[in-house]
Parts: sequence; C-alpha cells; structure tokens
Amino acid sequence: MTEHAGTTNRAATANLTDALVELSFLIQATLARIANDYEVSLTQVRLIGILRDREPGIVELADVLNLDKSSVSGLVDRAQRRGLVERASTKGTDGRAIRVVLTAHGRTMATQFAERVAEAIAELVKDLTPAQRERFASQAARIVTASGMSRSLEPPQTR
Amino acid sequence: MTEHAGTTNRAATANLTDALVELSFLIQATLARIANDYEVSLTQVRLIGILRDREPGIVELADVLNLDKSSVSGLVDRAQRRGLVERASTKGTDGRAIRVVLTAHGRTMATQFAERVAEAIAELVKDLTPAQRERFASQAARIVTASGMSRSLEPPQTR
DNA sequence: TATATTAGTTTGTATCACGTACTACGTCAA
DNA sequence: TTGACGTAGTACGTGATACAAACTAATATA
Repeated sequence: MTEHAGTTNRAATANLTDALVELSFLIQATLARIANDYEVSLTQVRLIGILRDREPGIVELADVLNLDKSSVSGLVDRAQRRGLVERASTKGTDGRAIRVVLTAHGRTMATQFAERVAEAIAELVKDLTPAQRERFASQAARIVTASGMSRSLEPPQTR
Repeated sequence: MTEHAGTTNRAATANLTDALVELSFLIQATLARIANDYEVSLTQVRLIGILRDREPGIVELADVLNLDKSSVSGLVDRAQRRGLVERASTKGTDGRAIRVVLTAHGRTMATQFAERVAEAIAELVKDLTPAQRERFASQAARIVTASGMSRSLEPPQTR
C-alpha cells in the first residue's frame, strides 16, 4: 500500500510523527551548533533571547523557561559570570525581587544569534517555493499557538 | 506593511524562523514530557529508539547520536543499569568491539514510547485537515532529507 | 615485526535540572 | 501592631549529560 491523499490511517500518522520529530531534532541541532560557536549552551541562548524585550525576575523566568526557580538561579549565575546578564535591583518596590537584565555584550550576542539562526533556517528551507514556505510557516505557527505554548527564543509581539 | 503572499522579505523570514524554532521546542517538550513519565531522559529514549532495528557499537552510536564516544559509553552504562540495554560481544569477529542490544524491557518501553509520541503528535495537529497534515509532513520530511540528517528516534525503513 | 589505527573505557571538568531547606521581605488578619 | 503565612531568591546535594584527554587492548598496515 502506497501513501495516497487523504489517508488518516496508521501509516500516515507514523509519517507525520517521524517527520516532525526529526525536524525538531534538526532545528535543535542547528540551534545547538550556532550556540556552540559562541561557546554558550542552548539554555543560555533561550535566556538571552527572552531578555531581549523583558526584564523579568527569577520566578517569571522560571515560568517562561518552564524550569524550577532554583535552576534559573544557577542559570543566571553562569550567564552573569560570562558577562551576558546582570542582576539589577527593583527600584525600591520589592526588597526581595531582582530584575535580570542583558548587558551590552549580552544584547549584541542575542542579536547576532538571531541573525545566524534566521540564516540557517532559511538555508534549510531553500528548496521550498516561497508559497510553500509561507504555508509551512503559518501551519507551524498554528500548531504552536493551538498548543498554548509559551514562547522561548524570539518572544513575539511585545504588546 | 502587512504580510501578503509571496513576500520573501525579512519579515517573512522572521516569521518562518520563529515558527520553526517554536515548533521544535514544542515537539521537544512533548517528547521530554513523555520520557519523564517513564523516568528516562530524552537521550535515553533516542538511544533505545535507535536500537529498535540495529545493534550498533559505541562508535557507530556516537555517530548517529552526534555525540562523543565517551559520552555514549556513559549513556549506555546508565541505560544498562536501568535494564534497558545490554552490551553483547561480537561473535569473535573483533575482540575490541561490542554490540549494544535492547533488553526485552527496553524493547517494550521503546514500543510504548513510540505509540505515545504518535498520539501526542496527532493531538498537536488535530486542527489541520488531513490534506494539510499530509502536505505539512511531506514538507517537513523534505527539509530533513535535504539537510542530510541522520535520523534519531524512529530509525526509518530497514530495507 | 614495528608502528599506527581503532574500539571502548576511565577520569576530570563544566553544565544543567531537580528537590529541599533556608533567608529575607511582604501581606494579611486578628 | 504583631504574628502567621506567602513569596522571591539563594544554597546545597544529587544525578544526568557532554566533552576532552589519557589510557588499554585488539587489529591493521608498513
């Protein structure tokens, strides 16, 4: 039995599963490779990506990254040791809370990183026609939003 | 300027990048969540996925997983400690080499895992029509094969 | 045979993620 | 006001992951 249009059977599901899982590994490997060029981990990249348009506290970061706050505390420690972020005080509002802020160096890296990722992704999809690319992107976006996922690398609209 | 058909500009690239990166995080999170139900790591799952239709040595595994062989050695150690895999001798052909083989328990887990992943992915794409799903899967597959990636979770056809 | 290569392990280092326990600050109610 | 509770963040211990470098043992090759 070959795969023809409209089959919602087991074979089609397996194809879809394989394709999406493999695609996700491919994207992650791409991100990891670029992160490696900058000698930071993928998690560090997610961190500075989030910080591009926010100045969250540890708990808020833990929520966005879906990590325990103790994990984030250490994560910020290491990013700080590398000069990517700083802990800034909340201006008198709350004596416990801090804000995690990008340094100039961290901001530069975040920007460069985003560019390199965009290039790498563009290279991956170069065989698709622009129309196919657009459909593909919009369906991917639809799947993501339908899942109610919190965004991670490129936090979208600021509003 | 809004995004209309056929724009190959910066905005469209950013959309595509975001969508694919976020989709990859979504899929990975899905895999990680299921792996967590079985109290194994995502890497362990990749390992037993590969072993479903092969009996590779450490170096071959390192190649497929894109890890250092020393990493794989430890990975297999831990999987072995959990009764998922075993180190079997190559039958006299090469005194140095071993084969990494699934145990019955490991095989059961690999099968169950694959089923649960398929269900979860199907749930993610439930809003797309079958035709859209098919197109989406085939384009994803096209991207993966064009990249020359080695597969990781569901090693494809044995033929 | 002597040398080089290969398969795999071991050791040391760094990161990551978790849970628990702890400190310090805030909030709320009696 | 003060005492109980909740919250933000850190510290510590554990286990997994990944790497590089050094090592052993077996195999290839000159």
